[in-house]
Amino acid sequence: MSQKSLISKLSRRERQIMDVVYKRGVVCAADMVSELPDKPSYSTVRKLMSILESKGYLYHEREANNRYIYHPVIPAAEARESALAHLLDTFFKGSAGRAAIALLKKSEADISEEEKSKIVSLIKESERKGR
Amino acid sequence: MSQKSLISKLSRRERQIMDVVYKRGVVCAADMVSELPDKPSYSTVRKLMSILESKGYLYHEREANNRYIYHPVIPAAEARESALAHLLDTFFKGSAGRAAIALLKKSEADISEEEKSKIVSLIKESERKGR
DNA sequence: TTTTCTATGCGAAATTATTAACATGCGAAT
DNA sequence: ATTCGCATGTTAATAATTTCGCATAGAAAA
Repeated sequence: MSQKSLISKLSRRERQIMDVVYKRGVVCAADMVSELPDKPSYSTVRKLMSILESKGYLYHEREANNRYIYHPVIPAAEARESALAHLLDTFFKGSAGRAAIALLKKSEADISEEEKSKIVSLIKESERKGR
Repeated sequence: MSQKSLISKLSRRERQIMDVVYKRGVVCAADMVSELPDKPSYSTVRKLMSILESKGYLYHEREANNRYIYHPVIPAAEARESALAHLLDTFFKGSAGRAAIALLKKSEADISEEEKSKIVSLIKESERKGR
């Protein structure tokens, strides 16, 4: 529920910023600048991040050099779940199975052996439970 | 690339609308109203959809009753791919495997037998190619 | 201590998004 | 033909976002 509202409540720039935050885990304003489309100024980015902080989506700590380092308030795992749920709902009729198939079909999928066996064992496990 | 720019260029309301369009495939303004958070007025929704049309994201046809019925310009399959790619990039270090595993682990996954065997066969297929 | 360098905080302008009232047009029913 | 109902187009005000310059503060170097 949190990401449903997150995704739908954020403005364009705010969303771009949160995406980078989740991609990198943690980030300072200076690093954010170059990650954003149309590269806004450092000042602009700081302002946006402080707005996100005041809205409760980010918090910061001070680094040794006095710089602010920002973290997401909603943990990555939770945001990821919600983003997945939203994607399923929008593009896969809510079906995890359809989505998984689409992923595996991607030509660039490049899934490791380890991942493959994990996937197979998850399937087997669910078959056991399912019957 | 199209969705990367789509996702990152759209405003909040525009994105909400495009999500609904992709979820439903096709939609008229009247139906859109009730799908949006905070239920804007019919007039507002029509305006927004006409903006999306002028920006090249939607086009419309006339229904028998003279109503406009809107379609996405970027086909669902393409938008889906891009949305997936963006999600992988943001939350799964670009790895389709990690994402697939996360999907299968979802407790509400509820994957059909047919899907399961499809998944397994896709895995097997990739093993064949991979070696 | 004074300067300098690098950080953040603040304020306000410029742009963009959002909203909805009102106008208009078209077809069907009277 | 006129009216009514329902559709879209237009316009303009309001609200929110986005932008960045300038002020300020603190730590380190001189």
